[in-house]
Amino acid sequence: MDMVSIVSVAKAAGVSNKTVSRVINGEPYVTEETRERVEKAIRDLGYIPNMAARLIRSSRSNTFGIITDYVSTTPYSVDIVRGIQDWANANGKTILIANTGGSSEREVEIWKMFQSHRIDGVLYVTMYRRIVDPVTGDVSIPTVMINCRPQTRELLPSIEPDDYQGARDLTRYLLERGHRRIGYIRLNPILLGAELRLDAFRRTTSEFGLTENDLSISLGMDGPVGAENNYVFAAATEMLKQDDRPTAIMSGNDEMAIQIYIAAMALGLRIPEDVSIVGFDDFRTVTMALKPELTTAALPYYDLGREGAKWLNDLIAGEKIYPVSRVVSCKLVERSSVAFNPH
Amino acid sequence: MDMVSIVSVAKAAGVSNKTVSRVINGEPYVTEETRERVEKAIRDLGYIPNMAARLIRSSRSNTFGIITDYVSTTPYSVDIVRGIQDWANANGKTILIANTGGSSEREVEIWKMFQSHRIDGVLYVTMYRRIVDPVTGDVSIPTVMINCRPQTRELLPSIEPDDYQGARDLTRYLLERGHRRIGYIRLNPILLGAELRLDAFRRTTSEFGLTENDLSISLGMDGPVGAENNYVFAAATEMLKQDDRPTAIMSGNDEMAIQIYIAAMALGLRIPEDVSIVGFDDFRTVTMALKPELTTAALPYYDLGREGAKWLNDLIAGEKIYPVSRVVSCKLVERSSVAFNPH
DNA sequence: CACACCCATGACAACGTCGACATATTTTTC
DNA sequence: GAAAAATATGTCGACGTTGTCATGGGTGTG
Repeated sequence: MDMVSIVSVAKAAGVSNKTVSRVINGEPYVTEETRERVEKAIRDLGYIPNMAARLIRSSRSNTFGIITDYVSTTPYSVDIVRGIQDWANANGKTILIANTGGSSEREVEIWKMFQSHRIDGVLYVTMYRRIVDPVTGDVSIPTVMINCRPQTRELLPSIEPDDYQGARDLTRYLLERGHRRIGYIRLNPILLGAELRLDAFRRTTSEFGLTENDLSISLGMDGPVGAENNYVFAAATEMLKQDDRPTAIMSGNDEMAIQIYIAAMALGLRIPEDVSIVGFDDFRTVTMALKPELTTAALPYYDLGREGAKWLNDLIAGEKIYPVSRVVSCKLVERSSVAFNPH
Repeated sequence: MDMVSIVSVAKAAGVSNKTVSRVINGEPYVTEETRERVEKAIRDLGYIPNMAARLIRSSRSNTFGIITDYVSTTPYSVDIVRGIQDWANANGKTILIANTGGSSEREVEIWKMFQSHRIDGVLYVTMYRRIVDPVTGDVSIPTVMINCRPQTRELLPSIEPDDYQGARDLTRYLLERGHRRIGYIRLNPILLGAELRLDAFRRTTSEFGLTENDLSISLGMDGPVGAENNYVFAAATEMLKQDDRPTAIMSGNDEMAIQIYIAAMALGLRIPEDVSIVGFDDFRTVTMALKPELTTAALPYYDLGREGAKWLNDLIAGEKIYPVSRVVSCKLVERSSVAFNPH
């Protein structure tokens, strides 16, 4: 049951344990011949290095901690974690994940737990884009914030999706296809992305010469996240019942687009011939399940994760991080829910 | 930068390091007075025990490893992870997660990594219910399989959802509400759940005296998971265009139900007045977004995770595990997508 | 051939913690 | 009031690894 250690390998290979250590870590000054003998012994005995012992000696755990509110227990931004893990795999880092579930006592505990494992750095990740101040329990460990940003600016490096650019591209996409009456069903205003997306929508339509009269904007949801009030179906229905109904509707996100589809169809409207619809997020369970498939702007979750991890690594290596807040662009994913509007 | 150790605490409190160790671990034989003095020193210095050192000494890592194909990087069965984490939190265990992404070389690496961290046990979790043989790289660590089962039966304890019972309950639910012509859109036959659900549907309808003529069964998807061919919309459309169309449709899962909704509405049918629809899984992003909200059978992911963790713990503690394969039932979640059928 | 130098290896201590054992102090028992 | 038992604290070494320094042999230099 007990594990073979470096000592047993050394004995088996007839060398000192330090030499075994050298082989394991690929250090120079080992003859090819001894190296082979040691490697054989390692294979024969099935030796696996003990990370704990290594850490205790060298005080470098090669471990990153991910602390999130709900990410890894919720279907939404999981791709952030995938991005981090892929980077970590490729670079020999171990990942420790913990979820606060929104509790700040829990958050303090987690920082303690992370410290007790002597992690090298923390990736602070939120489920949806927002402003938070990590409850570090007053520790200073290199930290990168992903999908969120600290209240007190300039404090911690952060990396976020570019909601504004995504919504702008989407709006342009509709405008370029001739739509001049456009509806917008707003995300829960609690969400940081909500304002940015709406803002981009307003400005871009106005740049194209549309006025408030050409726009039809309603609130889709509000209330606390996870227990929100849902007005989407009603809002979409009302919007589409107007005589001068919009020829295209932009949805705050993909999920809400489901209800817009249903509302449209219940009124006998065809998508995209009678109404074009675009979403936001590229939540694929939805975008691919809807028929016609939904054109949307993809939140760059995977990249956020990968870049965040890379960035954290630089930070740990002691590199100065200048641009304290970075933004990653959203890519427009063209599918088939938008038609040209012949006027 | 360097961490305070038990020695500095001992010095500060004017006791031996062993006494500090006793206080930390809540061992008896420490005066209330010394305990307080030590605790104060711990607080003042911000001392946090070093897990690595503890592990190296006591060779009990108190860590469970989760090895999954895609779970933590995919929106589907994340609740399994949540269940595990909640149990782990409550019981002072640390969790290490790694995803194979389907690669078996990677799987071998992960087992090695787990061993190098001297984890106490492994939870082997799959995204959808299936039969797999873990590629352990021929190690024997206590393992519990969640949402899957080994090919070579009786080898490892496993815990799975009861797809059969879930589908049976759902079918009964429809029958009890007077539906006598029922459609079924089949899951990808690759999935283990597909056969069980269909089987339950067939047997239960037959127990109620329906014949194959009353049933209308089509394939919704096939092909490799993640890149499947999708026939759902077409199948549903065709099914609902028949003169003696079914009054209720059972969907292989919730996601597919989106397309059934859209197909029904495109034909001008109202849900649930003209067609009732039920799903499977309770994938809430879908079930709650559809209007009317979808009645479905909830896959007990959270419980699977929690029970699996608890079970693994017993296993590690040396308890004999008798029932090698366990099953957890699916709960019917009644919402509003089913109406009574007046005949 | 004496010197410096590079290469290959080993001896040993140290990392932070806890278990085994030893010692000192107090309380109980008869 | 002495022996026995229970409580309180300390000393020391070990866990598995790697960093530091030492050693020994080989090679080249003048």
